[in-house]
Amino acid sequence: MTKILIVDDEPDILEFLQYNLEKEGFDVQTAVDGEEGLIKAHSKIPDIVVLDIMMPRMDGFEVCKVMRKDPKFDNTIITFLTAKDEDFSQIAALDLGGDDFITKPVSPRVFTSRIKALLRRHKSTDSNSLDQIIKIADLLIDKEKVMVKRGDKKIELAKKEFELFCLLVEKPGKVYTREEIFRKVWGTDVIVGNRTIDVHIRKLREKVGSEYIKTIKGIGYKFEF
Amino acid sequence: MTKILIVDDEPDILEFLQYNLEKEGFDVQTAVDGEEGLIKAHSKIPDIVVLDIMMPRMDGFEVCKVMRKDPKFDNTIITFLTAKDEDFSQIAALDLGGDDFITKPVSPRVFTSRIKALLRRHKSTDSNSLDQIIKIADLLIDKEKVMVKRGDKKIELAKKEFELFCLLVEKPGKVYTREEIFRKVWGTDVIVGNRTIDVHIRKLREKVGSEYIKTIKGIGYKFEF
DNA sequence: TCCAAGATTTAACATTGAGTTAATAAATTT
DNA sequence: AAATTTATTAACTCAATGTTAAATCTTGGA
Repeated sequence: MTKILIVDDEPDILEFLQYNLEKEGFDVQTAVDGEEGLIKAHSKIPDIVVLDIMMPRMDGFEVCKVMRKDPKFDNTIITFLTAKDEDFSQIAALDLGGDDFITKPVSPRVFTSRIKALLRRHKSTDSNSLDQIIKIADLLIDKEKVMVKRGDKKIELAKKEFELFCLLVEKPGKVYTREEIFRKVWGTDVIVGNRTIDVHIRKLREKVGSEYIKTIKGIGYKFEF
Repeated sequence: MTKILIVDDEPDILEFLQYNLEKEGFDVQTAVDGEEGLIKAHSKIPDIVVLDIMMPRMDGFEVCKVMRKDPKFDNTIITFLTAKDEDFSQIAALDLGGDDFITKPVSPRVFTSRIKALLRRHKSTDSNSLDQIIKIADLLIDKEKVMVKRGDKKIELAKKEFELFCLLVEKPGKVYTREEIFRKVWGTDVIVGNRTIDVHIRKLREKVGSEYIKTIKGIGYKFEF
């Protein structure tokens, strides 16, 4: 589910936006100032942050600046909220690494469609850079060709196998819990029995090599070489 | 060095984009209207032109039209800049020979990555499409004559079949999703039933040889030899 | 304009294999 | 050793794809 963090010091606005976004199926967090916003952003990395500019303690620009320095938020979209008559230079805001600008007051329809447009755009520019080839150990993973090679030998993986393998390979050493794997490979709206992952892991080990995929009992799986 | 020409009537935007692109190592020229843009384009042939659509004297569409008639700019990428709420049809712009569309406001991150993506894409298709004759395995594809030969035997392909075959052949190994195939062969504004691709694939296999076109179930098709 | 031939799409039905489940065995923890 | 978690195997299911033929759309010529 898409996670959104809204940071604004006016409780009315917060409630209003939260209500409308949740109605659209987003996972919404809120914060009333910049510092709280940063803390919440760290605890649950949001896909989009909506930042009011004028806030007590730490303003939106500051929050943006801090977040843009942290690689954790490389894939997080930052958008600013500002009153129409505030004469902040949009350029200054975008220069700080912001992705968009929304002026208050804003209707729920416009706001959510704006958010959705940002997600679409982000996804499409993202997928342009997807054409990467991962080389690790004696493996080569080509996402465009949906192909894995070990040494010179081509390995044919089915869709789910490939997705699962990519997930593990992209962060070697990271232990993925079963829940995490379900969320990222199967998605939140599909429910499958809990032996499904084991079977897929088994096939991967069979095809790719069992030495690469390690079980952490009671927790999950990881790719290691 | 990659040469970029930005044409926009708002000095703020010009400065903003110029600053960010130069920071990334591009050679940036600017112009404040279409006529000036054309003059500058002629004096130093740019690799990419970024055209605002709404401009005094000569709008972006006009500039694009003129440039696309001039073989000097055959290798120049043209991309349009437009405010989000301007309701210009993207399709109309791309019809004129534009290569992409960027909506304002845009963050520096998104903008430069977009430009880089365009350069990547252009470079990769360039080398492939330069010679209209593709030879691969025992196949010969002549785009100009719309003809395919296998060994010495001519193979007659209908238009759609040929387009589909070219798409797959131009990137051997790449898996094209059904959506991708629809977009690139049928276009975004045509809606056809979902068995249409299968039927075309079937005919291609029948005519060209089923060993070349492989199904990746749940994903799409690829050419392989 | 009409017609005919070919190209393209639709529709109906067949086939397949990826993904899932279920049952049982093995490993690990308590 | 009982309980819990994971591995293995094989069978099953259904959505995705293959196939075929008929319907519809295009095109070019008379």
